Amino acid sequence: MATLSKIDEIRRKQILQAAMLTLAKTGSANVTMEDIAAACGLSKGGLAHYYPSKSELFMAVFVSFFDRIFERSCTHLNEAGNPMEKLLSFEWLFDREDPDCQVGYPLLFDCMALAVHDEAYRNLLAAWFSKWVGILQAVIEDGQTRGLFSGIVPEFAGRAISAVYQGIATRWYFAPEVHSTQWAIDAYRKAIRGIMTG
Amino acid sequence: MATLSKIDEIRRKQILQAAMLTLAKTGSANVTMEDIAAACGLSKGGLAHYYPSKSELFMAVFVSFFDRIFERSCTHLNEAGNPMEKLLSFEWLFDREDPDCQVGYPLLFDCMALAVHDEAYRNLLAAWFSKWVGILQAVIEDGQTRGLFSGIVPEFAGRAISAVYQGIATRWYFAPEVHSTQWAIDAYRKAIRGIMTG
Amino acid sequence: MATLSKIDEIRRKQILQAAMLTLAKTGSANVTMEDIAAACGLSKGGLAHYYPSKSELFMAVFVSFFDRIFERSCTHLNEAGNPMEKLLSFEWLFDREDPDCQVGYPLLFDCMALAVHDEAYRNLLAAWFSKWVGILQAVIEDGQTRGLFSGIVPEFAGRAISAVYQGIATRWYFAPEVHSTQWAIDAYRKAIRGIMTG
Amino acid sequence: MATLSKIDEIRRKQILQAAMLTLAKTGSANVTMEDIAAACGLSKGGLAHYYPSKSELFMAVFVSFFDRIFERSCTHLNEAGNPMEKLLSFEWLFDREDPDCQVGYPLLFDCMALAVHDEAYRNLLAAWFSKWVGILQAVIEDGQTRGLFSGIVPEFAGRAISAVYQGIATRWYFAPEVHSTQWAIDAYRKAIRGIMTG
DNA sequence: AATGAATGAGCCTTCATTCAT
DNA sequence: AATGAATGAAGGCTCATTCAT
Repeated sequence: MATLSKIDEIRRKQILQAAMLTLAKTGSANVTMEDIAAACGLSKGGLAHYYPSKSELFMAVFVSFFDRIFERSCTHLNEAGNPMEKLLSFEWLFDREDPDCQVGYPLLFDCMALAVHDEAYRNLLAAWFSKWVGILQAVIEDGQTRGLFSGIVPEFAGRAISAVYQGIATRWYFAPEVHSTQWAIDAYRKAIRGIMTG
Repeated sequence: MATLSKIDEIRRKQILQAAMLTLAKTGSANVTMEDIAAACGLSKGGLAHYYPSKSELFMAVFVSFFDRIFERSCTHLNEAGNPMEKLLSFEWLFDREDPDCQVGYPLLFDCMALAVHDEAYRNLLAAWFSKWVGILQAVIEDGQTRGLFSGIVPEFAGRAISAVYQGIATRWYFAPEVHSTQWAIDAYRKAIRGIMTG
Repeated sequence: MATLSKIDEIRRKQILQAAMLTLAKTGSANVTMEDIAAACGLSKGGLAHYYPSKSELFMAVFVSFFDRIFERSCTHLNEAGNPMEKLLSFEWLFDREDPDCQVGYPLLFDCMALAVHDEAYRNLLAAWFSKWVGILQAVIEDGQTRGLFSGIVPEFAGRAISAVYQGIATRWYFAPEVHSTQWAIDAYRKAIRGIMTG
Repeated sequence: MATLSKIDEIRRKQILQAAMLTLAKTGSANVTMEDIAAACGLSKGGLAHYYPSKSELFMAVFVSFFDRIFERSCTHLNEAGNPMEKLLSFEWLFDREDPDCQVGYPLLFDCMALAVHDEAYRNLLAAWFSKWVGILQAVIEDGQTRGLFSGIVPEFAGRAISAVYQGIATRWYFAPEVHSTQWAIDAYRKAIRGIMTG
């Protein structure tokens, strides 16, 4: 029973992974359970065995994907040296070749459109924003104990940085011909400078 | 004939207005032609008389709405006194009571989700971004002729300001409990300061 | 009033003519009242003024067309010299360039398909068949008064000739690459010879 | 898998059979997928599982029915003794009680009306005509090796016989009151005699 | 006489979900 | 655990017909 449960667990992760890619490729408005089942190498019924309802599966995909992105962001942040470098560590998300980025932006925009009309997604989004603000805030507070960022309100600034990153990333994602990665990085750094300067 | 054509024109505007509200309320993924027809006080067939296909109607709604927001932004900008005030004139969009704002954010997020998988929407979005960048750039260039914004590349900065506004607005919209309008304005101004300072 | 009625009459004939061509081109299963109205240079409502219902219009088209073909056949028959030549006068219908033929076969096959499930069309068809049999029978009887076609039952033979013509025409129409007009004429003549030989 | 596939095969045959009867009864212009589904004892969705589109189903019905008629004709032909009897073996089609005849004529006339405006049906019809001409031609050629049918061009005559049969059957089908089966058989034989006599 | 706006019924098709095997 | 047959609801679209002007 314990073993079966473990296999089940593994299977569900495999399904989430396949569903994630399919959802990113097709969009929640157009993807079908059969598309996802096919991507999993399963039949409709087989998929239903693990995720009986579409909305539950979608939610699980979004949750799981946001976790993944957040974890990778934490890793990047922890590897950065000083507080300002930590704030800039989010620039890893400006990478058009990174598979997670390729999947992540489609999922994020999909999730936001869902969030407009569905409270569960709105809560998911708000929680995710908060997590990011949390680590940013911690970095700022840590910096302040070292004499940096004087006059800055950590929560305010954390929210602002997170928001600014997303705004820049949106343009960089949707109109790549006129928003180079270099532009994104420059804009991000300048905006942060404005935010972090008393 | 000219009169009939005028009536037709008026009717189409009425339909677009009703469709806009309905689309904002329900979301493109779930709204039905019947919902929209009902909102127009028309039958399904009556709506089809003006907009035979769903996708055409949707596109017309998005185009028309983006035009409206842009026009209002231009008005606000023109009423502002000096260049910096013009850059700040976009703050009119941080108004939770404004009907256009209430409709606009849902439509924008809907449009972005569509744009991920549909080139027509991607182009619409890119064109709209460009229009905003255009007026921002013009303000900056105008400022530079007056000795302001020295060392700033207008296009770069225009894109950055527009992007930053959108990022902040996104948080302000989705998580209003923790992103006050005051926060949005402060964050916007600080980020702009960073961008506009050589 | 009498004048109006005359104009009305003319208008209805014009409509029938346009409807005939449209019906032949598109087929009764797919043609719309709007198609026909457009072909008449009328709006939907304008057409409805003369022919309020689709089925009535269709019936009128078929009736009118069958009359036309029958009249032309009579003309050809009357111009033929002796009885056997009269029997062969129907060969005018094997003409791929003749506009009435181009319209007639589509209408005929359409009418037959309708006749399978609609008694009115079945009656129309039966009446039309009878008219042809009638003139054929008359030719045969006339021949017999001149000592020709001895031992032949005029009605039997008239029906057979008419039927045979149609069978040959059907192949000639649907598979022109392998059923030349020469083939049609030869086959028709040989079959007739068999029928008209005691 | 092989078994499932077999079940699927059987189910599809059952569906084709039911669809055939329904199509013959109602006509392609008026029959609905729901009618057919009901005749199959299935829901709309259940039918769609096997035949996702109306046009595919229709084509499958016509193909399958034409095959059936052709096979039965071959059987009759093979059971006939000498070449002339083989040519007459097609008379089995003049049977108002035969279920295949009852279904076949409606389908044939339907198919012809479709063929006027749809190349796929035109091709189907042409291929079917060719098959019949093929077996007729073979009979004639066989007869000629036995000294019969001298001076006859087999292909020409095969096409003529097939055409003549169809013309006679059409009258026999649409106006039974005035075209008895006896008439049909007599007319067919006389026409053939004309065609097969040098 | 003519227009074309409007209706509303109807049809094909899609698809999440259920269930027997 | 997995399949895929089957359901049934729902949506987009078409179109004959009606009617106010």
